[in-house]
Amino acid sequence: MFIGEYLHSLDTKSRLTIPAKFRPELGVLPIVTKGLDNCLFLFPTEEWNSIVEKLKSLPLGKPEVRAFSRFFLSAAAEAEIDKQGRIVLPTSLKEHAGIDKEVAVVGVSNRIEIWEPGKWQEYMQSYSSSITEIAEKLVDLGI
Amino acid sequence: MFIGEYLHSLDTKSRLTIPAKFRPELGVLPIVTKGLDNCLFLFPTEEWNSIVEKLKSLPLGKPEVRAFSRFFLSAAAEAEIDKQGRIVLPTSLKEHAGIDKEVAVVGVSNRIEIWEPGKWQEYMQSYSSSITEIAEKLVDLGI
DNA sequence: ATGTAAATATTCACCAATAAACATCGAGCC
DNA sequence: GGCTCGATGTTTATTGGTGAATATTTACAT
Repeated sequence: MFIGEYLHSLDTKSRLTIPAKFRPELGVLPIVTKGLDNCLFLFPTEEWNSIVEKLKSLPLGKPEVRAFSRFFLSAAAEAEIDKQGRIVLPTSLKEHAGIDKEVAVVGVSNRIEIWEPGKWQEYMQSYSSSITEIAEKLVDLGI
Repeated sequence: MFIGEYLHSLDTKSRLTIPAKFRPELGVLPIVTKGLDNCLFLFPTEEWNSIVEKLKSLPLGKPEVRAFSRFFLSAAAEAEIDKQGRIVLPTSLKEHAGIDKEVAVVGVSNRIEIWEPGKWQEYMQSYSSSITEIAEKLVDLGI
């Protein structure tokens, strides 16, 4: 399970050092693609495969299914991890996420998310009020 | 069951010695994360797992649920207890709780809470005068 | 009260992770 | 052939995490 938040920087060649804590579970050939809310998703190979399988099982007749599959699959790229633990971020994905030099790398259970730090902070703040509400509800449920 | 209150200090590397009374029940790989009221939560592995299970059972379609997962998981960190009974407090969590050098470590049944001592004192004082009224409300809840 | 052991605080030293700079290689172009 | 550019690989310095040793305090038993 991926958890935690790390602030890393890209080198001049758009390479990102993956946090060492994530590497063992991520494997050597993860997949990076566009994510929701203007971030990037990074999956271990097996996780990626199971998601693609689920997509295949959806009815191709529905326009939304076709749209989402195209969004998700056309943007995907193999992100081989080199000996120093780095991956290259393709330019198109950098643009989608608004990434320049710094990124926030976030573990969210079965995936890793890559955010432009400002957007990440903004996103968290925009939900901060509802988060306390949800947290209180969860506490009521016995957590 | 965790009970009691301890005042401990961090070393220069942000390490906190866990009260010896807590260690046997806490296990060697607890999870620390953001808590409510500007404190930190420290859970034994099993407690953490059951909370994550409850989170997974929530409907993923709702944006607030996604936001809460991100909030809860990104703030979490494995807090491995070393041979001397210490854990490292990540900088982001220290900031969330306003912790500098001293902390109050508090046992609350199935979890441990970590407070900045001033906030802890303030919190207890703010409720101490009305504790009899609160107790009456609890009576309504069946206690 | 005093000695003993356990728990906690503090300091130092070392190693791994990261950032940044630099080097190498190959493909395409002039 | 020589040049440029992009991709990939290597090296080094710095930072931060990790471990060990010692000092100090506290708790307990005699």
